[in-house]
Amino acid sequence: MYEEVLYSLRAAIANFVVIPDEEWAFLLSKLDYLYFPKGAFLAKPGEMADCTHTIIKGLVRIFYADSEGKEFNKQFGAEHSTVGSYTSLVFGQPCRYYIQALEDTTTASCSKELIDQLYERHPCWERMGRLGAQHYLLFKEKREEELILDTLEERYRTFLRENPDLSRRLPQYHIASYLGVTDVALSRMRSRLKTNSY
Amino acid sequence: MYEEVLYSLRAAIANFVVIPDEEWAFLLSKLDYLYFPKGAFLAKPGEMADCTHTIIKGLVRIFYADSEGKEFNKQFGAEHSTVGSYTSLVFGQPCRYYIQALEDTTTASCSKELIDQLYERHPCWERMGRLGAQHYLLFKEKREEELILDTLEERYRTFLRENPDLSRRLPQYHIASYLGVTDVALSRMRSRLKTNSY
DNA sequence: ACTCTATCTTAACCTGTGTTAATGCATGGA
DNA sequence: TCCATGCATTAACACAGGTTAAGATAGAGT
Repeated sequence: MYEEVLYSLRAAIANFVVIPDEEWAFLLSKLDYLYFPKGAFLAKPGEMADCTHTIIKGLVRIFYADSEGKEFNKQFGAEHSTVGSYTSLVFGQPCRYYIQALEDTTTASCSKELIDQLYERHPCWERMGRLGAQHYLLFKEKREEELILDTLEERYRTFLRENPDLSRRLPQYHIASYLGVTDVALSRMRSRLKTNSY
Repeated sequence: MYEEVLYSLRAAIANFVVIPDEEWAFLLSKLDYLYFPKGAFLAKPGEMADCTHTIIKGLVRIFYADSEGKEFNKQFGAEHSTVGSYTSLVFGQPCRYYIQALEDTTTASCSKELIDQLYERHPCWERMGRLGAQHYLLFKEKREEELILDTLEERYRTFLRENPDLSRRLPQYHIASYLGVTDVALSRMRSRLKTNSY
């Protein structure tokens, strides 16, 4: 199963960067395969979270918690996604959010030491790092734009359209939190949708 | 004046990446120096915005506009800042926001062609691109966290503390828009501050 | 079949913000 | 000096969303 997911990842990456076979083999030989049961945390605020987790199987959420313990989902990650803390990875500072498994989750994880080693080994990794960061930036810009410009209804429709799989696997209150509202508000909006469409 | 700002930029960059003298000289020889009078646009939605602008002197804002024309500031850029559209630069897609000069502004601008040329010339540019994108990501994560977790009052205090210079150069309604509220709401909060502190 | 738990819905009330508009107050130009 | 302009403040009203709490529903486990 590991090979399957990692193989298709490499194919996706190949559209942007050429990774020589021996570099890929080196990476594969150094990855750690980790298992997190449902509910377990991959990272918590204050901890050092200096590795990336590429999800082989499972589902995680990344969320902030305010001083009263209220939680705000900022991102989900399912199969083929890579999650981690840039704060820890780039600056060596503690993570600022929680990463939690919502299903039993298996990851291929890559330590900061390994990442730095890759950067020195071959320029293809540097390029992959740049493109990865730039793509993530585009994702963040899109999300920021949606949160600012779109109504709750539009954001909800967009989420359903662009994440049909997540829509099925996530409870509604996690989606609500991701859209920036409470479960109650999302439920209200949904019932408005129904009555208006008749 | 150009040399001054660019020289101190190079010094700042040197903390992260070593740029050989001849590479730096090449870059300098290729930069375009542009002038935008107050109110002019460096980019608009729908246009291709495939160059970065490093601000030598002046002040710009980046903002979204919704379907009714309401505007939402998402970022400011003053001297030493670099602004641009990742959508255009990385994906060759049209820009999704406005970039507007709030003061008469001079920039050192770098075309997408030049950037791609740099990436092929020397690995130091690839690394600079990676670190630039990663640092910008950290900035975005911090802003996202503040918008989600902090009250308007906290966000306002943080902005004043971390941007004393901008606080003086910007009218209040531009700051309000950056903080995610209208000028009226910011003014209300400020008057609450005064009465509560006595 | 029954209970426990998680999820979703609905209602009532409250609060902060958007909206609109009027006012005050500088500053700069004619 | 006077007027126009830009900016900040304040008030009145409407409304979306937060909060709390009470049901409804469906599954899972016993």
